[in-house]
Amino acid sequence: MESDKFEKYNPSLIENKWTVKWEEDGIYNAKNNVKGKENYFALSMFPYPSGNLHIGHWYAFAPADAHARFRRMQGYNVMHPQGFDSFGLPAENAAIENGINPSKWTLENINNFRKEFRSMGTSYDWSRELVTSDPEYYKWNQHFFLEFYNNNLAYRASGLANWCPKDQTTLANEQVKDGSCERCGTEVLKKELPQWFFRITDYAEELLDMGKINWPEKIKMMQRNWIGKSIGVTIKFDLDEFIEGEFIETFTTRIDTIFGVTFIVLSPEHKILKSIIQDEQRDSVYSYIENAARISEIERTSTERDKTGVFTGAYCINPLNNERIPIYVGDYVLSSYGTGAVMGVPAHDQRDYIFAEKYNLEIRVVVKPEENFNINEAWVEEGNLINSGEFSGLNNNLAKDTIADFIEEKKLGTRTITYHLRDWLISRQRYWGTPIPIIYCEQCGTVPVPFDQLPVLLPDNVEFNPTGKSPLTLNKEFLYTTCPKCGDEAKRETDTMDTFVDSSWYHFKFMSPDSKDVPFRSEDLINWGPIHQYMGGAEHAVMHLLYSRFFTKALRDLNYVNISEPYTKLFNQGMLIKDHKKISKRSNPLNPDPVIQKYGSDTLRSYLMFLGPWDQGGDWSDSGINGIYRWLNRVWAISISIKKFNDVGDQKKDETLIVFSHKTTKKIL
RNA sequence: GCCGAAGUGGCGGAAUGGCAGACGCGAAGGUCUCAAAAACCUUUGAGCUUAGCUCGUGUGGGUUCGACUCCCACCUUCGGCACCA
Repeated sequence: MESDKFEKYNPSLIENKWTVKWEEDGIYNAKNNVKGKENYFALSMFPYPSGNLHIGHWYAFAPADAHARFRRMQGYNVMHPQGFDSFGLPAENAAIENGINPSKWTLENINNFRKEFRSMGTSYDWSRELVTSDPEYYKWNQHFFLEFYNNNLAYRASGLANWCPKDQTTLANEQVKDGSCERCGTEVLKKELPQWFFRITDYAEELLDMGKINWPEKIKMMQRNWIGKSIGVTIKFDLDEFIEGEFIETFTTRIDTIFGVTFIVLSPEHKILKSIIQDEQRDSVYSYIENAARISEIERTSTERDKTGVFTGAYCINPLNNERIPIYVGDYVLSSYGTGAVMGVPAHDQRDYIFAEKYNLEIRVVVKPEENFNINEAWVEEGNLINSGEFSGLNNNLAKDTIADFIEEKKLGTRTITYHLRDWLISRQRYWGTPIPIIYCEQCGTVPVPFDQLPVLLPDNVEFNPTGKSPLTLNKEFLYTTCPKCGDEAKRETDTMDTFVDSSWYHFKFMSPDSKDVPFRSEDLINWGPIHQYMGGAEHAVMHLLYSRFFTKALRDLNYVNISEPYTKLFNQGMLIKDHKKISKRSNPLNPDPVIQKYGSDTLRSYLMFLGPWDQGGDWSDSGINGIYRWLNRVWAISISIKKFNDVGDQKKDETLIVFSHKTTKKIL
């Protein structure tokens, strides 16, 4: 031993010594190729630098680091990098509340995180570190945006968008949870605004194919549910009686029940609605529409709520049997799904049944239920068709195809696939994000910023006002520019990008950290891609993980990458619980610092690892950590005694061994 | 309502068809000490008529020589989705 100070287990002494040494020697800096070793890319979801690393970060990162070390011991050439997802609202809110510059605030936090990651004892390759708020990084966001724009994968559209009144910005559908903002919990409203979108729905079908990725079934299921594929038929109901040549399109997955349609319901926003309302119903329908607009989304989509509607006075024609069908308006029909119009088949759909009961509409059975079935609810099981013209007698499931064929043949409608997935709304009316590289010119219209003028820099010199409006809209230097096409005065887009854009391709940048002229070099992608093991929380199941898959596929189609899936294998850690409650910064905090001071980070790391299976989470117990500490002390004591034993010389060694062996034997006997 | 995961001592958990409760926490007793802390040793699922025996892995059935483990039904908890036509 160097000195007596190592006689007893002293974590801070050991840990400080080695973390400095690792850093100096760069032993965790991954080389692109090591002879005889297979490359292994182990990636943890990079953090938002929010202030301090709390215990939840430890539970996410320390076991992931242990995994990377394990792979190194197995002989892999491991890359385990770390970076910072440093754009986002907290920095901007800090600026508004405390007058701190967001970039300064962010950099301070990043420094703090770097320091704490080191004291965690992580084996990160810091030579590959990336920071998304760095122009060197976000210029590629802009580069990809332009590529998407040029290839019809990015577009601007006006429409009802999710609006968080607290964060003063629009949100993508995935970022609305139970009608509230996923970040701050404020109830989300609808607001009419022109917004930028990425055409993720073009990839809906491919995103559903998860056969080749080794992910938890749970996450795959959540993505499948989110994409929400429905196969059905869009069918036209004639409106000739009221407007010559017009019709209402409805989407249905139950075309087999087409002969049971006894009413049609339009969503209050349906574009044809206002032109078909009859004089007698004018007042009641208009007041219904106004009312519906006032009710919040959260209320309107609640399943608890009664189904309501009013008659429009108009009728349309069922093309299969030429019956005259009353048209209603009802707010349980969503304008954002399908065609915004539903054919009502009360006998075979529970919602339609309730609606029909309430408004005394005919309930016509067209699929024969079981003998003892009482018609006081919809019959949704299979059966043979009745009252269905030439299709009567067929099994209803088989009839779906027969009827669809008939409809397509007679040009009454078409087979259609509908998805729940919406295009990804990437516009944010915020400052601290990647500026969208678009210029609006009076003559030339929407003009993309030329590639060689990237990056469009986020201005540093900005003022924040308490209204929450983005300072970019008030910054003249940023706002006014010249049109790249005609040279006239023009205005810049002031929206910035959703931060999920940054995290959709960062894994590629880790592979090629120093490339300046291209986002990443193809030989680096071949060396490292796709990620062998990706580790992080399940809360990103339908946001980050879906966007990332979309981005990878889009970049593949634009010839930037040669893979279709970014993450071969995914692991979700569970949740760390304390006193039966989720540990959170606000309500149930647990600061790791005192623990590290008392026991050292190796104890904390080991404790978290031994809590139980990583994917199932675990219960934190203040006393439980003692056991691990005792164990590490014993490991230390044994290693010291071996060291001493080796120092005594061969003859003495033999004697000691014999004595020890006899002692042990006696003990066992 | 739909989809998914999980239910084992006082607690975290182990065992994937073969001695249930590894390992750890906590608790009790002991050693050391003037004393305490630390450390170390022993005990620790429940019950009984206690060298032993019986019961015991959410509940009820089943398969098997043998079930925490496989099958069926149900209950509870957690997570996700939810008027998706």
